[in-house]
Formats: sequence, structure tokens, C-alpha cells
Amino acid sequence: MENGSSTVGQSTFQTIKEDIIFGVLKPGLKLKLAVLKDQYNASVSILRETLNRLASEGFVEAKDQRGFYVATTSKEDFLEIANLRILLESYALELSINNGDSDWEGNLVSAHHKLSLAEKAIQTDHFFEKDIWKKCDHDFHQALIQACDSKNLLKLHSTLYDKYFRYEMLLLTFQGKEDTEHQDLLNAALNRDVKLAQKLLKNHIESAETYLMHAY
Amino acid sequence: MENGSSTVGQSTFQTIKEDIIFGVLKPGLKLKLAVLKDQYNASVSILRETLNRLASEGFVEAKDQRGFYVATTSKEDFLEIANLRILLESYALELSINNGDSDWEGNLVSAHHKLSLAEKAIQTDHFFEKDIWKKCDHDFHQALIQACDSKNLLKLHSTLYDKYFRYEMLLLTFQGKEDTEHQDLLNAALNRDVKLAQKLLKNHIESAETYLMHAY
DNA sequence: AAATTAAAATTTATCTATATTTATTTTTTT
DNA sequence: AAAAAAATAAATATAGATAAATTTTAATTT
Repeated sequence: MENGSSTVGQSTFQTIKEDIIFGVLKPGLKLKLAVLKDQYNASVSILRETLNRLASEGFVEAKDQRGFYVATTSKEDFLEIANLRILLESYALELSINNGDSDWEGNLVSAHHKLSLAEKAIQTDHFFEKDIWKKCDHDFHQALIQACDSKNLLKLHSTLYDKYFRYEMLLLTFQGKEDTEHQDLLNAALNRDVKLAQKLLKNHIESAETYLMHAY
Repeated sequence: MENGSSTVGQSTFQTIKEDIIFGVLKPGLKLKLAVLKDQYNASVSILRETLNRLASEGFVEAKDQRGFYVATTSKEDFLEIANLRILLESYALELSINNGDSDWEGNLVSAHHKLSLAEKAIQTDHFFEKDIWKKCDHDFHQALIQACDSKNLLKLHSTLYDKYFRYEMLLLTFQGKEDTEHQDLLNAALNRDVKLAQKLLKNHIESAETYLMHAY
């Protein structure tokens, strides 16, 4: 995973965050500075800055005087996150649908197209990179709510999405199911049907939710 | 403002955060490390950790390679925050009212009592510390939603509350108005009337909102 | 042998000094 | 006056040193 970020701090942050999301760094793992130093080629200061940021976002737990740990996972935590994602994404979706112009539609159609390509690829090509699909899924959901006109909301949603996605990665061997959910969501959004879009979104998140809960 | 926090990092974080919320550090101010070093008696490492955390929460803006700034304020930002607060706090309130046991009621009554004392004090005693009142108001709203049974939600709400509160501090000379809003909210919660409580909460936040918008 | 205590080793938290970039300001040149 | 070059300031990054706390290990006691 390349990281063209400008500073060492930025790229270390990105890398460790992704390693947590994709399960490379397992829940509960103690993040010893000396180990991370070698593993990520960064100094202690940079690592502490990074871990503080990640702790603030909730991907890392900072225990006073006894270091940092990868945030633990639980059924309860997952349900909280799923419900919050529904709440925020539904709200953002409504604003966005009522607000979106032709640029919004264009970007949305584009994001959906890329996503459907990735979904096809992932079904045939077994070695298709999960992180590409992740990015497409993320971009599509971002595109849906992009016109909500609230930076604060987009930021909150983005973090929540990442946390939700982490559970998908941890619990799913694969998200191989044939589905028209994204297509339906796209259509509802383009038809400016807020209620339907919200309903579909809720189902979309909850269906993954149900599926994931079995894995626990 | 005392800070009995365990580590230097924790207390520096608390102090700077409060200075931003209470307007000691003005919006847009450049936070030069050399200056902060003297001002807060902390080393560069600690300050960078702190500022990274605050940036992650949105109280500070981190510009790559050109340092940290106190987050700027705007009408739009304030409206976003107020609306998000209504969304999250309403949702949490519903969960909490449906969930709360007698402990919850007890804490709530207690928090309300302290708040009303502080509100009385602030009307007579002109030198009554704003931060005490702030804490009481915060504690009351926290107590309302405490039984929502979602750590993620409580964390998100807490940050949002602080941001909202910052605008109150920046724009309000004083919150001197006689009001029964908190009392009404308490009663609705104790009566387990979700709809009424949500309506009152919305009014509560929006009334301050209207008031603050005039100040801009 | 289990529990307690003492000692040693590890790790975190913190600060300082320093080097390296990058950004900004000032000076010089065209 | 605009562009280029030089000088300055500030942020970023690293390393190392020290103190304080935690964890592990060893020794002692019951």
C-alpha cells in the first residue's frame, strides 16, 4: 500500500491505521514503541504522535503509563458503530439528496461504476486486492453523502465508516455475495427518493450487520 | 483551573483544550511551538502529541509542514455542529429514557440540582466562574443520555458538546436569561416522555442557536 | 507449595539537543 | 517593479539521556 503522504508522521499514521483496519495489527495487541520503531521505520516521537491521534479516533487505546494497545473489538461495540453509522449516514443522505447538483450525480455515477467493476473483479479474480474494493466501497458511500454540505458530518461519518469496515475485514472471509444493493441505492439517490434511499441504506448496513453477528 | 491529571501529556491536553473552548486561545491563532513551550511548560514532544490529539478532535487545525492553528470558527461550522448535536443528543436521549434505571434517575436529579444552583449563583454573583457553570451544564446533559448504553455515542456527543460550548463562550457575554428549559427537560425525562424530551432538547439547542446567530 | 516481598529488567514518559526540511522574509539582481 | 537568490525562522524528525512506573524474575517467608 503506497503512501505518498508528505510527512513521515502522515504516512506512519495512514499505514498503522490501515494495518489496524485490515487486521494486520490484531485487536488487543500491545503496541510497544521499540517494536513499532523497527516495524514502521519511525522514531519514538513520531510513533507517539501517531498513536495519540489514533487513540483520539478510537483505533487505539491509550492506557496511562502503560502504553498503547490496538482497540479491542466486541459485539456491543460493533452494534453501536453500525447504529451510529445508520444514523449519521441516513441524515447525511437526506441532506445530500436534497442538495446535490449535477456534479454530485456525475461523481456518484462514476463511483458506483468503479465499485461495480471492483465487485465483479473480486468475484473472478481471487487475488484481487481487498483494499482496492474497500476504497471503492468507501468512495461510493462518500459520494452519496458528499453534497450534505457539512464538513463535520463528513468527518464523523468517515471515521465511523472505517470502524465499521474494520469489523467487516475482521469477521468476513469474503464479501462474495451477488448483490444489487448498491445499484438500488444509486437509483434511489438519482431519483431523489430520500425515504427509499434511507431505507435501502439501513437494510444495506443491517444485512451486513446480521451476517457479521453470526460470525461472532 | 486545576488539572490533577496523571501525566504531563494529559494535563497539557486538558489545559490547552480548555483554553481553546473558553476563548483564551483565539480562533485562527497560530500555535507556535516555541511560544507554547513557555506558556504551558511543556516540551516540544509533548506539545506535538497534544496538538495532534486536538487536531484529531477538531479543536486545532494542523497544516502540513506549516504548523498548528486554533480551529477557525464560522456561522456554517456552528450550524453544522448545532444540528449534529441535536441529531446525536436526541437519539441518545431516546435510548437513555427507554433504558434508564433508578440510578440514572438519581444521577439526573442530582445533576439538575447542581446545575440550578450554579444558574442561580451566576445570576447573583457576577464573579461566579463560568467554567463551573459549564461543567454543571455539561454534566446535566451527560446525565440525561448516560443510560443510552453506547460508549461510542457518548464520546461523539461529548466532543460535539464541547465544540458547541466553545461557540457559546465566544459569542455570549453571558447566559443570564431566566429559564425553565432544564427543569422541563428533566421532568420530561423522568416521565419517560421521549417525544416531548426530544422536542424540548431541540428547542433548547435551537434557542441558543438563534441567539448566537444574532451575535455573528 | 503458595503467598509475599525484594530485586532486576523493561517500558513508558519526558526533556534536551541537534540535524534536516520546508516556509517565509529580506536582499539583491535583472 | 518583478524575479531570483540569500538569509532567517519554524516545523519536522531523530537520537539519546533520565526519571518514574510497570512487569518480570528471583528470593524469602509462611
